[in-house]
Amino acid sequence: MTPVRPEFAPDPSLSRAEMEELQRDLAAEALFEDDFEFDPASISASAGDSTQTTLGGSAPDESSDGSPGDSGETTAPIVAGVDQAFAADGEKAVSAIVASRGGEVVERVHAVEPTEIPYIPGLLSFREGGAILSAFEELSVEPDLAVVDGSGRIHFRQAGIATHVGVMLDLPAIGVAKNLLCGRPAESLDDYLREGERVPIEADDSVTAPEGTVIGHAYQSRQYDNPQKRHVNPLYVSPGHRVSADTATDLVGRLCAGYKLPEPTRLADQFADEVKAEVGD
DNA sequence: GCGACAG
DNA sequence: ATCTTGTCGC
Repeated sequence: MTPVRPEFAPDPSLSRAEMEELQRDLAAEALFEDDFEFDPASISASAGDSTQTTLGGSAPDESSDGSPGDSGETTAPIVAGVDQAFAADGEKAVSAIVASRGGEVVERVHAVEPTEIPYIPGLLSFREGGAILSAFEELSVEPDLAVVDGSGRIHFRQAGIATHVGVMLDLPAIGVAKNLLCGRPAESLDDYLREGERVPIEADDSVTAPEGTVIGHAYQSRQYDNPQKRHVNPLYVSPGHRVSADTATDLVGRLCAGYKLPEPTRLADQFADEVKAEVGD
């Protein structure tokens, strides 16, 4: 697919001030509310899975006629997992996208581009965004949702890489990061979170959003039985575009299948490594 | 100057 | 992100 908002292209030759201005303008176009057609309940990590982690011990609700697999499997949404990798001492940026529907891979595409600028916290889009957009150009199917590695709204100017990609393509997007860029957890994350738990990440004075605005969540996608001895760090999920913070985390929860990272991300991770190996590690 | 920082 | 063997635990 091609960007519908090319004016926001992450040009790495811009000055730092221009990059930040572009991010503020782009964030103004981002929608941090649900605005998509598919039913969130039709999102699953694998075919025929009802393997949802504890969300509060809700009662089983089968609002269907009982016919096998009627939870919208005929038109299950296509989710695009996006991940980056670098090769040749960081000289080349590899972007890999794996599109899947109900856990079934339907297409894999990639792009390799020379690295223009170094990694700068807050300006990741200008280092990896170009390669991601190039990879999306190669994608023939129309994804319903993109799961991008990195932050979305959890960003100084609410314009993380997931937001950048989502707005440019006008595609619902979610950012999934392994580390927190900014913002303040509503409660200490030092206390072990149990699988399925989420803690709001609020805007502090480093974020261009009203103080206290929930810009994402720390989400415990996986946890060991005895956290006292061994524990897993949570994921940091945030809206990229056309998704609310709550729904973004709900969707990521539905896309996880026993591992810390959601399946779309794992698939893209794996593919990125394959491409990197072929290109020249 | 101090602190803090996705991939 | 990347460099890397063994190793602890379920």
